[in-house]
Amino acid sequence: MYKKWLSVLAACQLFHGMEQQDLYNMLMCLKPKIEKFEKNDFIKFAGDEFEGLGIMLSGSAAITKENSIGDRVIITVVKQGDMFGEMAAFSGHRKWPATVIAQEPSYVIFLSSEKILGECEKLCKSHRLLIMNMLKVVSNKALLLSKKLDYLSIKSIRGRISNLLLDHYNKIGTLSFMMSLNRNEMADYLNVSRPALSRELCKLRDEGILDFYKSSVVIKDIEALKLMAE
Amino acid sequence: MYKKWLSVLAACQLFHGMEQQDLYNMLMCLKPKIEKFEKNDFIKFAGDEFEGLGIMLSGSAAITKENSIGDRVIITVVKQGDMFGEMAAFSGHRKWPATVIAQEPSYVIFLSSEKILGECEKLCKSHRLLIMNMLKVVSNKALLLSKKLDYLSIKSIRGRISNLLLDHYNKIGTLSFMMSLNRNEMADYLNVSRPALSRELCKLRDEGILDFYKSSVVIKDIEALKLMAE
DNA sequence: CAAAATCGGTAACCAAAGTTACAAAAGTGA
DNA sequence: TCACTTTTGTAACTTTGGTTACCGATTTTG
Repeated sequence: MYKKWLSVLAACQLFHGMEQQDLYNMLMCLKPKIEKFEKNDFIKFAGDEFEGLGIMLSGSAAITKENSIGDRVIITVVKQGDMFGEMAAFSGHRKWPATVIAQEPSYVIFLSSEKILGECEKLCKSHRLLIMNMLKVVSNKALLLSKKLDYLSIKSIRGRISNLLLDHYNKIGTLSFMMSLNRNEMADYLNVSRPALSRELCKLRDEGILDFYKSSVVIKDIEALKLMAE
Repeated sequence: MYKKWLSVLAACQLFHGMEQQDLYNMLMCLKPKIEKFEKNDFIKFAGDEFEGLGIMLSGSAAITKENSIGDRVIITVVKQGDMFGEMAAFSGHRKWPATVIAQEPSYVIFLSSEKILGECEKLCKSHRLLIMNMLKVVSNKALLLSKKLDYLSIKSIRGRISNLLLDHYNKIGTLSFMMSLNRNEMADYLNVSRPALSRELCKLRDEGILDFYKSSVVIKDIEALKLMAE
């Protein structure tokens, strides 16, 4: 039953560093349940009792929230190997904070929070690794959110762009690099409108601070860019 | 050595649910080191090797970051019983992401990440609780950031206010309540300027949607408020 | 109790950025 | 190669919200 999905699970951050055999043994110990969903099925409904986090074995699903006027908004889409509910799993809240809807026929595996922490008698070394990975996943999620919050706390588009580019530069180390985002995605990430982003990028280019073509960027005056970054 | 601080630590989220005796035994097993700092001492410097998270035993410290032009900005202040570095602890990054500066004479205790997860032979039941608490702390941190991100993703002040108030209403259940924030703090949290917040609040009042006096708020037209919330 | 500090509301002004609409360029596919 | 789609830049116009400055009310403190 689990054999079929071993390779998908092995690629999941949560099981990073485990041998497939150890992973299999652990699954036999955790006994997570696997469920199948059809397109548009509600995998979880906001407010449902939370028993454990989910991992997409196949297919894809939309994590959605209802805003105050009742429209359903897609927050993100999870695909094969992606996890959902990992923040709620250990937060002490016992309810699903969002609604998850299958976008196509999908298989999902659910790991109970209790069992992840649980009193596995054998306390297999994989189990310890599982908990470490879990902590790592949640910590990285928090860092990611914190990073995004940094950007959104800056009020000017110029400041957001500068910080984004400088962060990239610091990560990559070269003044010339490719962004993995196109204009629309970048505007979305920085939470600004696409034309406004475009306008500002061109201003930076006209001032001789940047050069760019599509997704490739060259920082021409890094000191000036640092000044722009708030 | 640890005895003196047991009551402070017992009140810390990380040790929630532990008897002082168990806590003491665990400390003897974890052997965290306690350090003293004077006012303006650098407790940790961004980039320093990360060995473990810190808990303020006494005094207070500023978590600061340097922005691109080199100004040091206070992100938050930690006081007795507060933790810092909890996100970095298990993220896989081995460096301090921020600089921590003592604001007054302070004692700090450092718990090594490895030892928290470590192979405590006895695997005291408190140790398991410690890991659970750790997961809970980090998860809640992530949820908190996620919530704040929700607010900052809304572009209009009006939308941010409406969401904030509706969230409060949903939590409390009555249309009339006190906010724990004053205008300055609320403006800060919503990342808008204080006069602009004031202006918008008054507009909402003039339109008959709200009423307020200082920190107390009455929602007079909840349907209209929901409409405002984006 | 009086001076000083803090807090919140208000208004005028202005810069930043959203909106809309369109054009140009690049990529795609039959 | 030519139509079609997607991506990106641009411009005009409008709205939002930041800035600054000031005032009155309340609270704190010497």
